[in-house]
Amino acid sequence: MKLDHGHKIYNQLTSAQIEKRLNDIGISATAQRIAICKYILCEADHPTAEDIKKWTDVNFPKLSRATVYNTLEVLVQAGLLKELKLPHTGKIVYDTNVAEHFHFLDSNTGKLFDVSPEECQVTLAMPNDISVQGVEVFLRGKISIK
Amino acid sequence: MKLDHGHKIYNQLTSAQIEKRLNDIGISATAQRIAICKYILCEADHPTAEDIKKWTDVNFPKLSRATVYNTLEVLVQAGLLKELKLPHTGKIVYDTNVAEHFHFLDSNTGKLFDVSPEECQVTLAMPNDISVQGVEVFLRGKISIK
DNA sequence: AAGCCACTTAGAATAAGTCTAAAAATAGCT
DNA sequence: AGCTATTTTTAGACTTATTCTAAGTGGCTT
Repeated sequence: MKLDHGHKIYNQLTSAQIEKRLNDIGISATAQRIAICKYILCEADHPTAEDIKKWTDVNFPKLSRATVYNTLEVLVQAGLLKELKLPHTGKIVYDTNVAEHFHFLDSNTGKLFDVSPEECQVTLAMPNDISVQGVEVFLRGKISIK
Repeated sequence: MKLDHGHKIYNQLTSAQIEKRLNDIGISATAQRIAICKYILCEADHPTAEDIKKWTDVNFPKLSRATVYNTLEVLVQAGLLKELKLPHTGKIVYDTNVAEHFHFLDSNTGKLFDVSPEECQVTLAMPNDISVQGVEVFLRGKISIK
């Protein structure tokens, strides 16, 4: 579980790089979409649609709420993002980590961390006639300060 | 995992029994609360607040939406119910099973089933400075028809 | 009987997300 | 380049679930 969220500062992408990534997955790279991706991929950490809207209000004025939602849908469909509904708030956040993983919520700070499948293993012993296709795990707890 | 939801037909409670249960946990048993409990404990299966409101509209007219929400809060506080926010819809449902357990969603029918800790075991290998206090598991899949 | 307090009521307010219809941008053809 | 079709974006209205508010009700207590 990576504790520092600052790693995104090493993840700066140019607009051209983002444009290429979008084109590669068959998404036409409009100015609005590039801006939103820049925020999601390089700055934000598990942002909500509202977080993104607030950022664009400052950094890309006139971009409408609908465009935020449309773009997020496009990105999720294309597999660039994963949508995650938080059990504690019911809010939807977007995750750039599209590999299989779970989540840990620090109840002190409200911060969300990714948990790898090595750190959290689920063993199922379900009846034969049940086929499980998806497993979501949400952990809550505290990080002790040393 | 209990597949039949019809077991609640064996769980009929009289108003007097519900009244006693409420009093036992320190909740004053008003007519509205008894009615709501009757539905939740004897008829419903993972109902939403709206399900309850619809039921009272028919069976206990004039009961207001706020009373539904207030009552649910009181019952959750008292430990008679567990609140559960569903990852797929984001809706809150109420569970009369207050023992530790997880959930399985049948993606064919949208029905929700309880999964016991024996059927689903979670093994954690988290860093030392993380203390996990709560584990939620949500499974999705299909039930094969024989 | 008067006052008190918990509970309930109807409806307004809020918040997150979706929808709509029109305008703007873009892409494809000739 | 010019014309047309398609895609994307926009502002704002709408929806849905939940919470809030302020007034009303009803049963105890003294």
